[in-house]
Amino acid sequence: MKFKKSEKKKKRILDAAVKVFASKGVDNTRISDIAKEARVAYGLVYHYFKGKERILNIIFTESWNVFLKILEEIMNRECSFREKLYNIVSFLINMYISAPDLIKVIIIEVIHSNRIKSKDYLKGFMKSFTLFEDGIEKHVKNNEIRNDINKRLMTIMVFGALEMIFSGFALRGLNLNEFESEEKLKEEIVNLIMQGIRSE
Amino acid sequence: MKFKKSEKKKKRILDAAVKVFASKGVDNTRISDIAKEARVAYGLVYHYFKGKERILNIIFTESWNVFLKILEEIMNRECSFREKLYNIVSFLINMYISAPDLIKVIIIEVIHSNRIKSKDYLKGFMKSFTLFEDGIEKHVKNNEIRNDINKRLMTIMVFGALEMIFSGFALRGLNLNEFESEEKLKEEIVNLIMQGIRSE
Amino acid sequence: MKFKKSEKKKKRILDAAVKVFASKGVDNTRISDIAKEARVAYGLVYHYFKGKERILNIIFTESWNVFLKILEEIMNRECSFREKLYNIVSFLINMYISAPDLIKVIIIEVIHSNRIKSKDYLKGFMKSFTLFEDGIEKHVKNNEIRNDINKRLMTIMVFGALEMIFSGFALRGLNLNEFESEEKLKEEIVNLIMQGIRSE
Amino acid sequence: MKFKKSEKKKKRILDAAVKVFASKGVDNTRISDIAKEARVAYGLVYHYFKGKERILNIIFTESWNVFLKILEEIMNRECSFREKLYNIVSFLINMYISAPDLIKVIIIEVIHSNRIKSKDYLKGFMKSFTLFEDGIEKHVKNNEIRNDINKRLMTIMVFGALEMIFSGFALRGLNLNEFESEEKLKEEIVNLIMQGIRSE
DNA sequence: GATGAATGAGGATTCATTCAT
DNA sequence: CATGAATGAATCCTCATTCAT
Repeated sequence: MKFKKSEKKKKRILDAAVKVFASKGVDNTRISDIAKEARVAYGLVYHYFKGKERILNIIFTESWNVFLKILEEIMNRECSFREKLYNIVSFLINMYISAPDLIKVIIIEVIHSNRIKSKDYLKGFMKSFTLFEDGIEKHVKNNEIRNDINKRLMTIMVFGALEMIFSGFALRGLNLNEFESEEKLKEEIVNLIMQGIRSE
Repeated sequence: MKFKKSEKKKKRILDAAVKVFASKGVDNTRISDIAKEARVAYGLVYHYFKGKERILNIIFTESWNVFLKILEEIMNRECSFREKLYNIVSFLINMYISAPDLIKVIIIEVIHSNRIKSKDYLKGFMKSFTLFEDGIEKHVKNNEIRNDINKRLMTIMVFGALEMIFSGFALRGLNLNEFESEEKLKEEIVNLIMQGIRSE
Repeated sequence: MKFKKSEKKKKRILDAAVKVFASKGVDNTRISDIAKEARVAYGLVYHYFKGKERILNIIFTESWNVFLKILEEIMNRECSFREKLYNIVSFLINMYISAPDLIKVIIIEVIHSNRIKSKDYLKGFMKSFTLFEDGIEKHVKNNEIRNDINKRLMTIMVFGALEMIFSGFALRGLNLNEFESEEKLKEEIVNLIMQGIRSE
Repeated sequence: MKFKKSEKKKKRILDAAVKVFASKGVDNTRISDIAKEARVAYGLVYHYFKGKERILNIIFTESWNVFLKILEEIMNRECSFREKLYNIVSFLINMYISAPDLIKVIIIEVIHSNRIKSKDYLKGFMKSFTLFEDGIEKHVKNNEIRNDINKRLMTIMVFGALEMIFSGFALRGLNLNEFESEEKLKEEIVNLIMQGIRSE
């Protein structure tokens, strides 16, 4: 057995939390909602976790660390920036497809909530900005990216654009089917970021 | 007297709500927090409004309707798309400078919360997407904007980019001073949207 | 003018109170409900009355005193007991037809509520029992009524029977139309009380 | 152990509710009054029941269903109507003697309050009318009961007479000691219903 | 007299958290 | 480990009552 039975229940609680957090928001989630979803007694939630916020923290941190690792790895590859961008976009969209609730919790309940102000979250989040921002430099040098660009601003806008796409999926009924294909969507996103909207 | 005394207090409660909502989030705001901030008895809040959510609704709707009106007016002007974009960006940044708490409440507590799912909010929000999206068409026709663009996606990304800038200000300590000047910031935003990041 | 303008408003408030008390019960009636029904400011209710309970008290006492006077007068007539009974029943049914809400308030909110325990109400109510009870005596003497009867019990049962009829109208959808005619109804009530149900 | 400990506490809360409801009325009972009477934390009341009204509903329904069962059983016996009536009266009076608070709550807080309008209660209550009414038929046929009787009216009056007796006990200081004996009381009630008050 | 803005006590209700079993 | 009964702090919300206009 890969996990002890107890570890399995712990996992079940975390998964339940993601699901419930995504559907009603952390602030409107009661511990008992999580317990019910996980089919355990609510006392057990306290066995494993200190409380709601601690659960959220674990959910975010574990996932975000994975993302940071991937992001770092991508940025260190030897390839064009366009390719890197494509890979990042691709990773995120695939991620969303396989775990939409998780993405939603991360975006809505952490990144776009007051919680992001807390050191716990802010540091990790800003790390992604920095990784992206720093990775731009060499592509400016080799002339793939404009040299008059404000890297910070550009990073913010890219992340914002991506985030509005995901929150569109999660909150506003935006649907993958509206696009020709996943591939097409990924390409278009990359194009818009690389080339902007103007006709040349 | 411009307003009746009672109207003034109503206004004071709304203003207080914006301030408190911005600083601790709607879900963590007690009616008594609003009342304290407005220096009225909490009973008075109920005298004028049904409750917290109703207050939020009024705050959002009133402001958003102003934005929609401006947006529509801008999109109908006879000028280049770049100019329109500049005007929108400019309006929003000026708005943020003069009323950062209001913008924060609108973005964090409505647009990026589960509340946006409710008909009350979603309709108004999507209206802005539609106005922007529809305004693109003629600029595609006159060749200012690429004709292979996915207008919906582009709209989402533009709004997302802008929104991440504002939430950066509001939540993550991003500061206007990081940029040379407001004007410069506005120009760079427009440039990034129009031209993208690649070197030409 | 029979009433001063102010007296008229006072009356309007009382009438409104009867209506609202009847429809939602005294305990669930807010002063503002009465004021709204009377189309006056709720502050005015306090001008004229101390509060809800005082209003109820006035409503009950005024009407009940009328009933007591009639009852006394009827019991003092020189006629058969059957005739007296008929007149009482007739008076009450006519009363109900012309002012159902008033009857309902008196029965439900006073006679059949804990309020009847209070001296304010109990004395007046018991007076009617006594009047009826005392009036029986001479009819026992002249052999119209059984002499082995428990007058107190009989009084209770008669009033109870009548009261269940009225509460049937008021609460349980009993309808005058279920009976051939008002006259027939009155006759049947009197018959049941006089002769009981058995076949002779 | 006959009941689990938790079941015992649930029962204790219900019993406490009956007591408090009887003494101050449902509308003037605070949840905390019930909790105090039951010697539990008020939170526990919510653990088991949704609120005051739900408790009342359970109290009424459970008791009333017992009454309905008994009533049905009595009406189906092979005996005279007088005997049936005696058994019903007897059951109710015994019930009142052993659980006066319960009877009071049922009569005052349900049957004679606006609550009886709600489907929840009305259906059960009317069932008793129907059972009684329907049971009359065969006794009319075998000539024990007058055939010119309005069965509905007669049922209403009988229940009303009984109910005024119980509310007399509960609210107006009527006392069993006023009557020679319980047996005598039961007999007199039956007599009054069967024969009426007139001398023959 | 008449109004309704303003207040805050009172009580309902929720739910995180503890703890005995 | 696991359960869910039990607690009560925290907060919501209502509405009687006062009072300035």
